[in-house]
Amino acid sequence: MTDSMTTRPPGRPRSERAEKAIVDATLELLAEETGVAGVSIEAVATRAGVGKTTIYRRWPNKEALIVGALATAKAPVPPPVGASAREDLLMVARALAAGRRGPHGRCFHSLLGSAEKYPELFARYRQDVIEPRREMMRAALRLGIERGELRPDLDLDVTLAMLIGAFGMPASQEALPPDYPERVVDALLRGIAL
Amino acid sequence: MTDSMTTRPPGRPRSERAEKAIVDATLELLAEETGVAGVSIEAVATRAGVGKTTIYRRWPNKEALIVGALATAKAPVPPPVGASAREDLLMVARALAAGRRGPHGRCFHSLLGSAEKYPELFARYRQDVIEPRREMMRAALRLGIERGELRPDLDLDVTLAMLIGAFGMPASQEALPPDYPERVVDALLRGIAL
Amino acid sequence: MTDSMTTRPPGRPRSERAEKAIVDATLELLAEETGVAGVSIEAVATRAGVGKTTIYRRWPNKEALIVGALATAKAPVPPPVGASAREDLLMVARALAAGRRGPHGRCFHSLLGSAEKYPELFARYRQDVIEPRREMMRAALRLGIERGELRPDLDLDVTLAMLIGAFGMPASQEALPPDYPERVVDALLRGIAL
Amino acid sequence: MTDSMTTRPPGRPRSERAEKAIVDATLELLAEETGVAGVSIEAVATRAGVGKTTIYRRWPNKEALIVGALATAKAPVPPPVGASAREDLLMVARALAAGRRGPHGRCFHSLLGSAEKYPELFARYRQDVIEPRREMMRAALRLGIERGELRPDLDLDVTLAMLIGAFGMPASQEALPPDYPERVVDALLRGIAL
DNA sequence: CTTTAATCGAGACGGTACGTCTGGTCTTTAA
DNA sequence: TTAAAGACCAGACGTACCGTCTCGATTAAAG
Repeated sequence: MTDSMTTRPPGRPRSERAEKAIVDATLELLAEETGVAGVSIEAVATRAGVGKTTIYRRWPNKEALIVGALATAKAPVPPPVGASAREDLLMVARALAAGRRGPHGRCFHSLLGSAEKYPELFARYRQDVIEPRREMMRAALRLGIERGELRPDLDLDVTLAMLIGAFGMPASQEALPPDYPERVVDALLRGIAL
Repeated sequence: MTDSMTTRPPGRPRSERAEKAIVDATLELLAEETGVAGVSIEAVATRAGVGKTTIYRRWPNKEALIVGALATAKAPVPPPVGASAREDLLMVARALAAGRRGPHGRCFHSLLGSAEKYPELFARYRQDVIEPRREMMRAALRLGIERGELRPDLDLDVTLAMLIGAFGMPASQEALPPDYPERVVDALLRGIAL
Repeated sequence: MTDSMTTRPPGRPRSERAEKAIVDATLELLAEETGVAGVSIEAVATRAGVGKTTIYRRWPNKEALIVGALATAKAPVPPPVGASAREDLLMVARALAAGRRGPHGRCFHSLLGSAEKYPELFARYRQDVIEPRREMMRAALRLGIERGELRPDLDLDVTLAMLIGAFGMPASQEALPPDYPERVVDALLRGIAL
Repeated sequence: MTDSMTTRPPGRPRSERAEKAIVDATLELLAEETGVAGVSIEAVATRAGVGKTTIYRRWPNKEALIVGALATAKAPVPPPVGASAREDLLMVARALAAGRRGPHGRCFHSLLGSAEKYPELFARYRQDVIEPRREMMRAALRLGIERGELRPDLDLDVTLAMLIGAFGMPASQEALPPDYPERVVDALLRGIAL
């Protein structure tokens, strides 16, 4: 019953508008520029229409800002509910193909490049953003096994790695052909041995 | 007159020691630091024990230096000569697993992160370093088809992407289990459908 | 009808405690820190235990605050009651020499420097602080004329300017020799022409 | 051996062009803007087309830059060659009255205000700019004594202080009446005692 | 006793400028 | 001609204050 938990601190409360604008600007720059090094506090402040002080009041330095912004950006992951394992996997594959161009895709490579210098930054990104997506895909594979559509002795981690990797690696630049997701899912399902 | 081709240019000859030190320092920094942006001419000069001028006399700018350094580092690609398609693919897979930790593995992610800002740098890296390796793997797959060990309707590009991607994506940091290459090759060969 | 001039405006009246604390803190900082530059509104607010708003409600900016604080501190001006004109002028000269080191003397030049930016502030400082002192000195001169000790055709303004200026200009830093006031008064009285 | 003193230090020499551009930009801003407060290092750098580093390499801070720029601008001091002591003093007085409005006059009080914070800077300004002028005036007084026009027991320093101070103090703002120089010189010559 | 209105403290806001640092390029002298 | 040193322009860094703007809490007078 004590109101201690709802007690406001004195002074003007921090602006949520400003906070959101800062986070958004950070993510945009992270996606547009060359990795973490390409994000400058001054650019963030300008784009967010915010004073530098307002950023430094919340995060002590650039690294902390980026970590915070990425943690905020974790989108909710939709569950797999297709009619068949192939359907589910195709949905996943199409999402991966689409994501290559979105802000996350851009951020991802930037962060990969910066991972060595800012390890905890990347670790946190993986935990908050990557893992939930992987878990969703894992769920799709498990569902396929339960339905009797996929091998019960399936190597989940490896399958996941191949599925995701097929979209991350091949070039990182040029557009994928529209049937690429199908081709990946089919190759994955059938195998390549005669 | 016969020595016209061996005529030394006037003045002090360029130091080969300096050149090698510069290239080595560049590759080290590329592996250690945050992508291309983390490699600064000043850092290279300091680490190589060389004046900045000495670098700029040889390469016109940072980008050219990095391209040149990487081109120097491209190792010769061994041909596939295993007893079977599985053997060949395993060799490839093991090479990929091993390469993850080497300087190339480190450089690769750095370059991926910087690809957007320095497109021709990445294009050249792909042409000089990546493509030869991919071509070698493609050859292994073609050999398997000829031998009747792999499906003739194999989707080469997708298979390659899955194979390579399986080693590039999963984590980018932690060590892979020692049997990971086998697991990847087996999953690839068998497929996952029941 | 009679209370119309004493009618209080609605709302909470301004705190005299706060006003005094602000003025005191300002004068303390002026004395402790590096002149006007060392006085910041934020420091004043902190030391006075007062919100910045409470300061800005009373003075429009930093210079106004300092001027106001100094105006508050204006000491009462003693009347000239010496036995002779020379005595009176000497007293004045000694007061000027002594004042060079006090808080007013320390701030005077800074205020002069700010005068360009905030003319009416300086005007007010002159009216409230400088002019009364000048008037006192003028009175001393007039008394001397009445007594027949000084020329009746004396140029009051110029004499005043020379007397005061002799203490303001010469160096602004180093201590004056102890007999300086006498020398000034004597030179002023005698003139320099042979 | 003669060139031992002219041995250049290694490295690129400092650009005289840059130095001049900086000083010019500073003086321009001083004249255009609101005194010293209107001069910012960043504005100077922009107007001079120069990096901030190039400024800070030469002057440690803003005040030093302004002092230095003014010192550069010191006009040559004309010698006293009037027909009489009164003529010489009048010339000096008129120069003082005129100088009140020039860039030096406008900055002088601001610099006095900064003197507390950067004593050696002001010392240098005094040495380079003020002292030569004082010396010139002293010479005029000595010449008057030699000619038998001024008292031989004249108190030079005090006379100088009164003369100069009469123009610095009285108001710092409003224009002086045109006959002010005459009045000052006459009061100085005659003295005020009956 | 309640309303109303201006005050209080605290502190966040968008800015400007500071003085420092690092980066890629240019310009010297000495070897 | 080369190596080394160091200056050049540019611009981000993190800090300090500026003068303004909310807040919730307070203090009187008026209803």
